[in-house]
Order: sequence, then structure tokens, then C-alpha cells
Amino acid sequence: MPGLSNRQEFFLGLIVREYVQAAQPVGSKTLVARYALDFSPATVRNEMVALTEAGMLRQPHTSAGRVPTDDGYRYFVQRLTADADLPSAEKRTISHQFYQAQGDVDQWLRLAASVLAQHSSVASVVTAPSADRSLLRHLELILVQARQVQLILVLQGGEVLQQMLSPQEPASQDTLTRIAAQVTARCQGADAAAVQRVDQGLDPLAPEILRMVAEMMRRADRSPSPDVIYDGLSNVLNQPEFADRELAQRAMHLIEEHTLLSGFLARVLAPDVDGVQVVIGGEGQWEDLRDCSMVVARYGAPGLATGALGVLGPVRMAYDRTISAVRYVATVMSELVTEAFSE
Amino acid sequence: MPGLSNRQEFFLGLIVREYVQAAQPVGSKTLVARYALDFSPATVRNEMVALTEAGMLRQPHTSAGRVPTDDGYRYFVQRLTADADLPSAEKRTISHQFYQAQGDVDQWLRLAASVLAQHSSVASVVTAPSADRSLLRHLELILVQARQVQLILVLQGGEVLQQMLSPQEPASQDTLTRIAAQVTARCQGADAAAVQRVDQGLDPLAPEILRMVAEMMRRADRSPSPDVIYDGLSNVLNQPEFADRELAQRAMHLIEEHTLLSGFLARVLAPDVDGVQVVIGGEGQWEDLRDCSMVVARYGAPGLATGALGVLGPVRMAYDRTISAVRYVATVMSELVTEAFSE
DNA sequence: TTTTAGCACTCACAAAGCGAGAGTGCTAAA
DNA sequence: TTTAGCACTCTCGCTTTGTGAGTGCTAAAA
Repeated sequence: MPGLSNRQEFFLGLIVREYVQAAQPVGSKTLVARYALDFSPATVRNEMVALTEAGMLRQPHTSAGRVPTDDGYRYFVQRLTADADLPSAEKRTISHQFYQAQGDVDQWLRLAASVLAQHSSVASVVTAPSADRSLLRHLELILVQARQVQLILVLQGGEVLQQMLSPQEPASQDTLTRIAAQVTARCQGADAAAVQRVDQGLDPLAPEILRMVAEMMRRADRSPSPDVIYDGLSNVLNQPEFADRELAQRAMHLIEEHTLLSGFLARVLAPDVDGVQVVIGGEGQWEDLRDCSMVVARYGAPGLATGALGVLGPVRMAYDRTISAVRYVATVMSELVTEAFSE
Repeated sequence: MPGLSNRQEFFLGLIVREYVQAAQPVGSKTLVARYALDFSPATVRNEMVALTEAGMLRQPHTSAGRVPTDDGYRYFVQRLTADADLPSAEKRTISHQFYQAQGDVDQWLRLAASVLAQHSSVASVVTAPSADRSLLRHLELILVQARQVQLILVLQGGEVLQQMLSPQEPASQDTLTRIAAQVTARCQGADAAAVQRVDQGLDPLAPEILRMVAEMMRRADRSPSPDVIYDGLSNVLNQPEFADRELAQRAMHLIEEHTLLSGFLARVLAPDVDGVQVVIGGEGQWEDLRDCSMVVARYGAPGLATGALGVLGPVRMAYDRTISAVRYVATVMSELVTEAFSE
């Protein structure tokens, strides 16, 4: 893209900020008046023409003010928000809240969603941390009634999976305890495939259990964390762009349809990318995200357990504030997860 | 309330159904035309006057059609929907889906929410089943690292709670396993208070563990099932009454604010009430529910573990269909929960 | 060469005006 | 008791019109 002059950048930043705040096309005269600029409206107009030609601005119609294009926002995000950061007072408040909820992962998730929603005034999304590959740490079998066994599986990283099982043969709690101990010992740190290979020298009931365990682990691998926590959905309805019901509905649907969302997150937050990712207006490839933007980041301990968190809102979003919020919450969550689950 | 004549009831039913379907005030002429009635519009009008005087109908303004009042809907629900039921083909489809997800409680919940949302075209809410009072079934302690113990608590009814713990004194996995076994044996079926009373003849580390266990159980008792699953939020935006953003937002907020919702459910679904409960337009006492209706039911095995499920939508709701859907899903869920967790 | 004042022009938006149509209540006849 | 007829009401959708914010261009000033 052709370089913008300093003054053009300055105006672009101003216009983006003003539009984000006021949600109305910004005109030359208002801009000068509102920010007490030392330029005449005519000068601003000239630069606006340049910015429009550079593809950063557009006018909804002749004789309305200017509005940033997706490219304009992108430029803004890449060049004009670098040093933005949360005030340290807010940071302290946030991290304090997190350390209150000592050790309770679910509460962290809810808290993260709530903090993000509040700081960004749009909808937030947080997925539970999950290991890249499920590795067994512990198995527990509890006899509930004659033919009902509750199977509890603890993975490396602390996730707990549970499932009911009706075994072919009845078994006593003693037998089950023995099997669980055997499996835990033998399969320590094994992945799904390895679990299924262990099939000799165990109790006759064990194979059935092992099959089930392997299947649960494989299921966990396939759909990493179906748990998606969200918050701030009602915020979205505040945004004037979602006055259009059709649009609001698409956004809601996007958040509700977990498969869509997690697929998207998986692609945007590939294991090798790092830091906060900003997707503006679908970037041409995400049809469902048209007219929406997402600011997301991966968090957790790479190689151990990671999750994703971020916000979803209209393209007209306060990217600077939102990016810092997402970045900071991701940092805190990473610390917590690492601290709690690393060895 | 003064009794309505048969014919008045007939007209009321017709008007409610028509209005629910068309979302527009229904006039005498359209009613006669649409349902090919053997009355003249004038007759219908006379009855409408009577129904209006009885408080069942109202007119948004002179010279518009009639719209049911909250009382009108209530009458409709109480007297005119008694024998409604889901077609058995749909029933089969639904129950089939549930039995597919053998033993996976989380999946049941999501499925229930999804089924309700689809059949009612409004938002659905499902809370996880939880015991009226937490009773311990099993405790497991897993050493994660030197000073990190993962505490897994299984309650009667199958709920699993987990929490990280950093004990004062380091302990080996063997010690922890022994403690867990002791506690499990001693506290079998104990409630929070009983757990805390058991404090002698155990390992020196045990008191700390027991305190934590008791606190987790008490927390579970205090906020029964913070897990609220919902679905169909985007459906709500389809409803013409929620074109008003203010209203849509209130509804969203209501669903998102778990404390509000669970408080409400707790009051409506007191342990002694049974069957499907219908709350129309807040019934005067639920300010937050103004202009909204809920159709909810308790499900589960009374005394063992119960949860709540239902839908939230505009007052103009297809109560007959919705009630049957809620009733049926509650029945199926009750069967499943009872079957899976009873002894 | 850059900035700015001036001016003519454009176009969305809100207010006002204006039927058309649906619906009502009332009266009198069937 | 029902119904036909009629005058009346009021919302809704449509067009009309004026206003104002905003633009682009040109020519003079810095």
C-alpha cells in the first residue's frame, strides 16, 4: 500500500477514533470543531480526498461524511495502536479478581469472559483450555449401582471427563478400583492410541474400559473443548449497526453455533501464530463474519494446554482498547494456567 | 373471573391462535374470512366486546383489531390447551436423539436446549441436574506437582467438582491416595456439615482437605448449578416484538445474568410444585420479565438430583406447542437422569 | 506550493400532508 | 338473537417539501 504522509496518518487516526465513538460519518467541519484543529475544513477535505483515494475511507453517499473502510481500520490497527495498553490500575483490578478465584478453572473462564465483555462493550468468547493431545493422568471407576459404572478420566493438564458405562459383566467396587489403579499405572501419560494398545495382563473387564477411555480421549482430541463460554451478548444489541435485525441475528448465530466458532478460532489461532489476532470484516474469506470483527488471542501453556479468548463485535470497534484488554487477559490466563498445571 | 360462554371460549381460542401466528391484531372480518366461520363479522364483534369487557382482549387503539391480554393468554393456557401433545413421530425422533448420547450428561443438556429451541422458536434454558443437598460419594486426590493437588469430588447424583489445592505440607501420592480412601469411606453419603465434623483418627493432612471439601459442597449447595445452558438466542431476534432493541436487550440480559435466572427458576419451581409452569408477562411480580413469558419445568429424580428446563420468549407465544415440548423433554430427561443415577 | 475562503450543488433525513383500508360501534331490520 | 348497513376513527404507507450537513471546485491569500 502506498505510504501515507504523517499528516494523513494523523487524520486517519482521528477519523477512526471519532467514528468509533460517535458512530456517524465524520465530516470535515465537525472534525475541526470537535478537536479544535489548527486547520481549515478545506484542508481536512483535501486530505480526506487523498485518504479516500488510498482506500482508507469511503463515503456512504455523496455529501455525507467519511467512514473508515476495512483497510482503513486495518491500517489503524497495524500502525496506530502499537503502544496502547491498559491503565495499570485497571490491570491490578483485573488480576486481583482472577487470583481471588484460586484454582477454579471454570470460574476463570467466566471471569475472563465477563472482564472482556465489560472492557470492550461487545460480546466475548472464551474456550476452555485443552491439551493439544489428550494424555492420560488418572482413571477412576466408581460403582453407582449393579450395572452402572461412573468413569472419571483426568487428563494431563487437569481436564476431567466423565461418562457412564454399563459393563457386560457386573463387577465389585474392589475389582473396579484395582482396574483403575492398573490402568492409571500402565497408561500414565499415554495418548488415545497408546491406551488402546495396552491390552494384556489386566483384568478381564479392562479391555472394555480401555476401549471407552480411548474413545473419550479421541473425542476430546477431535473436538477440542466444546466448552465455549460467552458473555456480553446483550452488549451487541447496543451497537447501532446491529439495529438491523438480520445482522444482529447473524452475529448471534455465529456465537451460538459452536462448531462454526471453534472452526474459525482453530484456523485463525494456528499453533504457530502468536499474540493478538485481529480479523476485520471477515477479511474476505470468512463469509459469516461479514460486517463483524474479532479480536482474539491464544492463551495457556503451549504444548501443555491452550485455549482461545477474544471478542466479537461490529467492525466499528474500539480496537485500541479492545486489543489491550484481550492481550492483558490472555497474559493473566496464561500465567494462571501455566502456574496451575505445569510440572 | 366471570365464566365465559362456550362460544366466547371458542372465539378466544381462535383469536389467541391467530394472533400468535400472525403477530397482528385480529379483526372480526379477517377472522371470519380466514377460518370460514359460519358467523357474520358483526356477531364476532359482539363477542369481542364481551371478551374485552371480561379483560381477555384489548385493542391497541380504536379501530385496530383485538389482541389478547395477559389474562387472556392465561385463560387460554389453563382451559384451552389441556390435551395438547406432541405428535408421536416427533416424540420418537427426540427420544431417539437422547438415547444416542448414552450417558453423557453434558450432551443431554445441550440436546435438550437445542430441541426446545427448535420446537418453540424462542430461546431455551436448561440447568444441569444437581442434588437438592450435596452428598459425598467419592473423593480423589491427585498429585500434580510437589505442592499442587488436584481434588476431585464426586457427589451422589454423579456431579463432579474439581479444585486445585496447595497444601501446607507436601505429601506423596501414596499418602494422598490413603487420605482419599479414608475420607471416601468415612464420609460416604455425608453432607457438607457432616464432612466438616469428621475430624479425628485421620491423617494429619486430612483436616485441610476436609475443610476444602466441605466448602466446595457448601458452594454447590448455595448456588445450585451455575451451569446454565441456552440455545436459540438468535430465534428471539426473529420475534417481531423484539424489534424494539430495548426489549430485546432486556430479554438477553435476563438470560445471560445467571443469578437472575436461577433465582427466578428457584422461586417458580419450588420443590413442591409439579408439572409445567407458565409465567405470562411476569405475572405482575417479576419486573424483569415484563413483556416476556416463560414455560418451565423441573426434571430429574426428586430427592436425588433435579434441574430445570424451559423456554423464554415474548408473551405472544405458541403456548400449546411449547408446553407440550417442554413437558415431553422434561419427561425424557427425567427418565434419563433417574435411570443413570438412581440406585 | 500550500492553505483557505467562497460558492454552487447534492442528497439523506425529518416533518407534513394525504389517501386508502381495516376495523369499530351503533342502529334497525330480519 | 343475529346480521346488514353505515358513519366514523385511526394507523400505515406514500409522496412532497424544506433543511442542513457535507462535498468538490475555483480562485485568492500566505
